[in-house]
Amino acid sequence: MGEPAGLAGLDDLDFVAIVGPTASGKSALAIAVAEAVGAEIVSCDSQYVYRRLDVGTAKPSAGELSRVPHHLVDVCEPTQQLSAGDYVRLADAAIEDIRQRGRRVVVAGGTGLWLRALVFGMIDVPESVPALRDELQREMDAQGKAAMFARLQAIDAAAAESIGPHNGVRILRALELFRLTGTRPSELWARHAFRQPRWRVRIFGLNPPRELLYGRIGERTRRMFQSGLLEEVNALAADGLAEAAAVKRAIGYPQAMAVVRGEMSVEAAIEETAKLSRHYAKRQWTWFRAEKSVEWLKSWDEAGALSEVLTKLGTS
RNA sequence: GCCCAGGUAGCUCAGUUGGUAGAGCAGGGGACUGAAAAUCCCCGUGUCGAUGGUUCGAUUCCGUCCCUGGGCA
Repeated sequence: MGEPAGLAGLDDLDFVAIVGPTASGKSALAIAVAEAVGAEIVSCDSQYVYRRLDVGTAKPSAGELSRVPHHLVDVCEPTQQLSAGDYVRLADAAIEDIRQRGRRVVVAGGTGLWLRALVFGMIDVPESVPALRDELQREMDAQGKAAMFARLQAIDAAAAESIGPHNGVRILRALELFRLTGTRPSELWARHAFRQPRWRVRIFGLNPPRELLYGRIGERTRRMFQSGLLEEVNALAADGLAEAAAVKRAIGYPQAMAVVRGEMSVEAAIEETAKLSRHYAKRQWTWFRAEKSVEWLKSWDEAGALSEVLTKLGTS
């Protein structure tokens, strides 16, 4: 009972989560924590789930993966799509399985929506129907974004207001949601509002100084291009996966692909990729900053952060 | 040494027929409910190289100087 009220110790938790921007060292910290408390790791990273996307996603190495069992890494093909809902179902199952075997759970990753969905659940709506989604997509292609936005405004002005007229992805989803449920999306969101936690958790945030992180992103990007990314991308292209959704979406892959095709210099690709990673890190900061339950760590080196986490959990 | 062309935001540059200036990129802030490494929104004052002069007023015109490219010797 040395912990302040509301801050549960390890034994009162379902899992501990470690979050942070890309290249902050959260994967390594998660492994260290897991080893220290006898835990297995459930990844919360929307790119680690894809097989064959290894070096460009900075996936933990085979050596690291063998030190501590990892779940939700390499669970689907780059051609497949894993939704936030799919993630929650898979992660739930993994967490239950691990706990049933008497081991602890560390959730680690930088995909903010997935973590939030895991902790609080998603709104309870029917699965997305691919045929409906395709139909809406075709309508948008034919009639334009503005027409779809006008349609959304007509059924749900509040949703339209918050999404904006240019955000095609979210306009389509909102339209789809309404078709599926007959309820205004903004109402569904307001009702749920990520209010009820489904698991007892504590979330620790790793937060290196920006300059340091940007430096690390630069070095890491260079290393990727120098050792393996281009070969990885070549192999993907050879198997007809150059256009796979996951490949086109993952930072660095389109750039590496352009190098392999002779359309971009390696230097330009490195620069472009590092820049996109910086932008991404910034978005992650924004997300996790807004997540009020994150307990930010003061240290950002692995040893310091590890002991800080263990102290907070009352295990040292 | 001489002749060109430049010196304007962190970078690349535009511009002001004289009324103290604006784009792209970089950077910063934000949103996010089954595509999330996705998708989208907002944010631009800087001795306009220095210094004299002309002028009510100069970053803009003129002189001198400094710096950077390129050319000629």
